[in-house]
Amino acid sequence: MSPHQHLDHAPLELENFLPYRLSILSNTVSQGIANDYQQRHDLSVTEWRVMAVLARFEGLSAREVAERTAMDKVAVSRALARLVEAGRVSRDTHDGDKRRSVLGLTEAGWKVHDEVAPLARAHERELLARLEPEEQMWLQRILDKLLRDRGNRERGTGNG
Amino acid sequence: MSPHQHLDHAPLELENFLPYRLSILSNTVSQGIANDYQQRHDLSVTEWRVMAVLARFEGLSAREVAERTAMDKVAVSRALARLVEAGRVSRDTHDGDKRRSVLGLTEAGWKVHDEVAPLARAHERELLARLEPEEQMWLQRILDKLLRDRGNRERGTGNG
DNA sequence: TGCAATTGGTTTCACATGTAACTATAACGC
DNA sequence: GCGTTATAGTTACATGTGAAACCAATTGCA
Repeated sequence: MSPHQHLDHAPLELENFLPYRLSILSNTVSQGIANDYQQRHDLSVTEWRVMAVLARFEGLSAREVAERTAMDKVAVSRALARLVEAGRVSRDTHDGDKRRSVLGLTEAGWKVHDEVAPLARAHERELLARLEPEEQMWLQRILDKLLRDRGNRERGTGNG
Repeated sequence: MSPHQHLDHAPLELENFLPYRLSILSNTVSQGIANDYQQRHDLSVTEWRVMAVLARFEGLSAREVAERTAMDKVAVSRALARLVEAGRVSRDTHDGDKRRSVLGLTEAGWKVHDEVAPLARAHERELLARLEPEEQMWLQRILDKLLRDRGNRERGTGNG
């Protein structure tokens, strides 16, 4: 209540707190993409990430997908269940290791991919367009740095 | 499977896709803080945000807290329920408008705040310490720009 | 071989979260 | 005043999610 408290307790200014700002920005951006495109394809963000990885690396196992998407294996398992059910991803059993699955996009999967990917890219472009070229460069550099080793050690989940 | 597909379909490189990178970074950072400190206080991120705001602005209503934390009113309502239950936040009824609540930190609330706030700040410092002063400056500037109007229009939730 | 430890993947449980519906109070129009 | 509309906040429902337990196949190793 009294201003003297404020000095003593040194409250955090949320709007200037970097983790908070990153969270807001990330959620805003992800929401924007999810709303516009993935919802109309009945495609969650986790599912989209799985598809994006399988578009580049055919024949991965679920674990490898998990590594490349930075999601945990449970999330991947669930995403795959839906994607296979929807006929967007094919799942075979690895020759010589019956535990492993061998994953890939189906025709239908590629079709969805080819619609969503450009839209995702467009969103990214719009975001970057709000920055000067100089700022874009710095942002890349800064993210590279901050993601360098962290990105491996810990897990990033949820939205994006 | 065939490389020609890759050219045709132009798959997204997730690890270079800005929204994805932001999501990973945000989640990594938030997780770091949540793990280290807020868990041991039995304090969720949403609860912490509410407390941080109430530390700066005594006597807010729940709606005002929601505005300042960029959370929706349901999330705030739930966070407040737990905080009041835990004796960390006091809730009175506004004189002259019985709908409004008048919120503030209790003694116990301040105690938690005064332990968590410095640790949150320490995390932020550690993060920034990985950047050159020049990069820190650009990051601030870039976030300012990207958060400028978006921050109001859309809602950012969850983690931070 | 044969059994313990590991690994790929799924299921279960508890809990967080968003949307929509709902209650209660207040403001507005007449 | 009185009905309509708006606002503060909570509850209900459906869904997403992580941690841990779990099953099945494989590897390591005696």
